[in-house]
Amino acid sequence: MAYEPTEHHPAFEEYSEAIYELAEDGVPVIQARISERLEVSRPAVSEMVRRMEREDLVNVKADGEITLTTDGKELATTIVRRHRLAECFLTDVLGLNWTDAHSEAGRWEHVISPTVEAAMLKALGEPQTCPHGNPIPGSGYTEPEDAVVLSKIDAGDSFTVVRIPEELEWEAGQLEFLESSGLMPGRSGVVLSFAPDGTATVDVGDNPFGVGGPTAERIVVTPGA
Amino acid sequence: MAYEPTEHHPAFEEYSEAIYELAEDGVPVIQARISERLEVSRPAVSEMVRRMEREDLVNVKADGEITLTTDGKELATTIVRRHRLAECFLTDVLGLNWTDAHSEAGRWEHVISPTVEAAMLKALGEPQTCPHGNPIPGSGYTEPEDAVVLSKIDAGDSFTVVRIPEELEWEAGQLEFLESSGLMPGRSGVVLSFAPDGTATVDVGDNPFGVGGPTAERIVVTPGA
DNA sequence: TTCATATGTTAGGAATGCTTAACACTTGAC
DNA sequence: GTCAAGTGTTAAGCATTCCTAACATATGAA
Repeated sequence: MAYEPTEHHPAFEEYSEAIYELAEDGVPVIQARISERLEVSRPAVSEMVRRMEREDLVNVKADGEITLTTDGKELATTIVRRHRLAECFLTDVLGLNWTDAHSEAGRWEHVISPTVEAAMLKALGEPQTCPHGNPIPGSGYTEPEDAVVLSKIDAGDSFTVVRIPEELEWEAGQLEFLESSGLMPGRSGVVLSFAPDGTATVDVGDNPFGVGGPTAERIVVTPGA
Repeated sequence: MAYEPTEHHPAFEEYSEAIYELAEDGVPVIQARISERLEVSRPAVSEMVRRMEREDLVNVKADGEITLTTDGKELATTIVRRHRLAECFLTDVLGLNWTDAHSEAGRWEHVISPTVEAAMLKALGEPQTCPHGNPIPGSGYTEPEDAVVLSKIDAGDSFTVVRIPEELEWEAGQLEFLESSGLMPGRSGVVLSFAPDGTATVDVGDNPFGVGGPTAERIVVTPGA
């Protein structure tokens, strides 16, 4: 590996992770998207991408699309793996809620060593996804083949939550809302109706509640209970 | 608190911690000692001390002695507390050895939030010291009144290990040696002899082994088994 | 076609935290 | 008393990572 994480440029780690997750969420990986996800200025991203290209962590295509090199992918999966493992650990072992676990893991991902990673993996029984259902790289997890986004479920049909994509985790209040509503991986529910603007009304056991269109288009579910 | 750790200047945290631990170890707190402990140049310390003075984290006496202000002490105890709590957690819950736990905790101390701190404290049953016996600030721990350094025990007398000061934890190989030798808090042994250079030969159950003079002058024990 | 929006880059600047080189001061040993 | 060792400071510089202002270019809609 060309880039040694022991030198820990936290920025390289953060950018690699963002690129990995944008691709995972199906968002076109261009500088503007990274700028939004990381909440830094476009010039900052421009400079950083140039430096990461120089360090052979990313390649920039002619149309501006950014892809991770082998080294970049290794760095990204390491960070994402540690992030999601930390989320498992923080919720399962230390009892944190989703929101706290997510923001905490955003710092932990940069300080976890291979030794601790291995110890956590063992302590948790080798989980395959984070608490929000996103796959832990290297765990061998594969998403169910019939997975679709919530907005694709017909009104009246039931569904089972598969995962809350990383994209939604960054929206303020989103994780709190989803966790307190019970819209979490493994839980089943029914789509009661769709409003013209795409808002879905769902019932997962307690009181029915509305899920905004953009959110419903991102939450991944399988049809059926 | 004037200094908000959310702004996390890792350097302020690191320097405050070093100052706190130097004082704890009975080492005169001057720039040269900080420079050695943190392995940074003297000009770097000079500049940092000036900045910490400006931020009202430390005071510098006329003779050059550095003391923590109220804010500085609050920051330092927070970091030291998190460091030692993390060490407990890493050894007890994740099964790391002393050496790994110490270096890992050196990074964890900067990313642990109050929420996680509280959760760890609860999960561990409110420990009063770190695995090396150093007090966790705020735990209410008080060292036994008859505590002395190992070199003060007479040859032939028994002793019980109280703590391995932070100073020794930074010496390469020291923690590995002490842990594998069984010279750890709570363990009892006998001082077999002293060499003219101060080296102590001790027996804590397995094979007798020698402890260098400077080390024996720092390890804190109580007389008796 | 023209104009607004989106995207990326250049230029200049700032904060943080470190380095080496050089110098000044104190203090204890001889 | 002198000299070496220890201590602190100034000066200049560098890497990292961000910022704003300004500009260039593309692209889609009216």
